[in-house]
This record gives sequence, structure tokens and C-alpha cells, in this order.
Amino acid sequence: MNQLTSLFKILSDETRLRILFLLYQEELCVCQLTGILKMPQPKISKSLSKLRDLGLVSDDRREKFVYYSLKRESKALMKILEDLDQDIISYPVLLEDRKGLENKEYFLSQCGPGECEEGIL
Amino acid sequence: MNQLTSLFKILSDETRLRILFLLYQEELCVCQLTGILKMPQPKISKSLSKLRDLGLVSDDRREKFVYYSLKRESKALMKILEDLDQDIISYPVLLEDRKGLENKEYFLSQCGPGECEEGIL
DNA sequence: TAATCATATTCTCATATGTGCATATATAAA
DNA sequence: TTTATATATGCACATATGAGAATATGATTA
Repeated sequence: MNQLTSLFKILSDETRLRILFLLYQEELCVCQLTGILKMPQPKISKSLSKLRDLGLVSDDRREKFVYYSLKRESKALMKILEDLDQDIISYPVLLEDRKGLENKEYFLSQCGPGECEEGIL
Repeated sequence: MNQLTSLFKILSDETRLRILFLLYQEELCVCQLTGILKMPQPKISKSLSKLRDLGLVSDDRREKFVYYSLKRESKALMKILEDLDQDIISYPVLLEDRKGLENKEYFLSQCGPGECEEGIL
């Protein structure tokens, strides 16, 4: 029961929800998430660490980057993400994030916010 | 999106979640909820008022009692409650609450906590 | 080894949140 | 019009939480 309410609490923050929904689609590293969500890197890192604390994501360092992926073990979480996916048309923010995934390679290069974003965005 | 995260925040409190799940099964008044959940009445009332603020429940005064019922308009909420219902075996607290529903008539009489509970409980 | 880059952590702050207790309101009964 | 009963609200408190800025860590490259 406590696990369930903790899950809802995690989902009650928009940043975390958006991250989870992105990772539901594919594995991403911190700088990719930072680029897609257009948020300060510490904010992303802190969100990710909370998600890791709850055991919802796992991290894997490969070369320069730390890749995060959804653990897909919580049946409750998976159901919620599937439902969001099915009704994604109702959530423009999530749709936009999904579109942002197309630039994922771009965000791998060193692009601090405000530096070389104009090229694509 | 904000509506969605607000929903998750509401669900992140065990009291509110239990209330919603009870109302998902049937309409109940405050004293019945107080009796079933074995919690102080102000706590129940305050939870209910938050649920009403979000438009998740509606209240209807009939004689001495105020009956609350689930509004069933939020598709997201309904899906979550249905999923809980389907997997209720994983949530003993909710199962216990459901069992408590059998005493619902009993809690309609004036029974402050600790007074005449022993009769049944 | 020094420098750069990706990520994590710390600190401070303002704000929100749940709880318990007391009390107010309002309807119904006497 | 009192009295009882059901429900709602206010207050005080402790705690939790998210944001932002600064900085630390740790791996990689030069």
C-alpha cells in the first residue's frame, strides 16, 4: 500500500512524470533528458535519483554518459504509462516530448542551454 | 497535464486513496467512512473536501447525513481504480476496507469511536 | 598530469502538506 | 427554543518538498 502511494507521489511531479514517460519509450542519458525537457541539469539529476531510490529506473555508465532506463518491474507503473500512451493525444506536453526524442542524437554533443540550440530548435 | 499530476498527488495519500476506492464501490456518508476507516472524523472530512475541490466526488445531504459519491468523470481516475480492483489481492488494506463495507448500516447509528464499537468489531 | 566534460550533491529558501485538537455550523429531534 | 448529532472549519505545529545556485565528483581527453 505504501509502495502504491509512493508511486503516486513520484508521479505527481510533472518533471518526473515526463522523464518516466520518455524512458518508457527508450533509454536516455542525462544530457539527452536535459535537452529534450529543456530544464537545468541538476533538476534532471535530482529527479532521476528519486526515481532510482524507488527502484523505478536503473543507470548504466557507458563512456562519457550515464544512461537511464525504465526498470519495468512495477506492474502498476507500467499500466499507468500504457494508459498514458494510449491516450497521449490528451497530453500535449507528452506528445511534444515524444517529438523531442527525434533530436536525441543531437543532445549527445556538448550543448549547454543557449549555446548551440538554435541550430535545430 | 496539471490535472493529471494533481490527480496523482491526491492519490498519493493513503486516506484519500482508501476513500476513493470505497466510494468506487458505493455511495457512503461521512460517519460510515469514519467507521470503516477507523479514523478521526475531521480527517475524513478534510480528505473529502480535497476530493471535492478536485471535482472527484460530489456530496448530497439527505436527512441527518451527507452522502458522498464518486463522480466517475475522470477517465484517468476510473482506470486506476479499475486496475486496483482487478489486482485488489495485492492490497490487503483495500480488501479489509471492502470487508468493512458489510458493517455500513451499523455505522449510521450514533457510534463515536470507542463507545459501542465492541458490539461488532 | 592538467583540463574538460557529464553528472551528482549540497545548501538555502519558500512553500506546501498532513495531523491533532478545538470549535463552529447546520440540521434534526425534543 | 433548547439539545443532540453530523459534518465542516480554523489554528498551530512539525515535516516534507521543489527550486535555484553553487560546487563537488568522477571519468575522459589532451
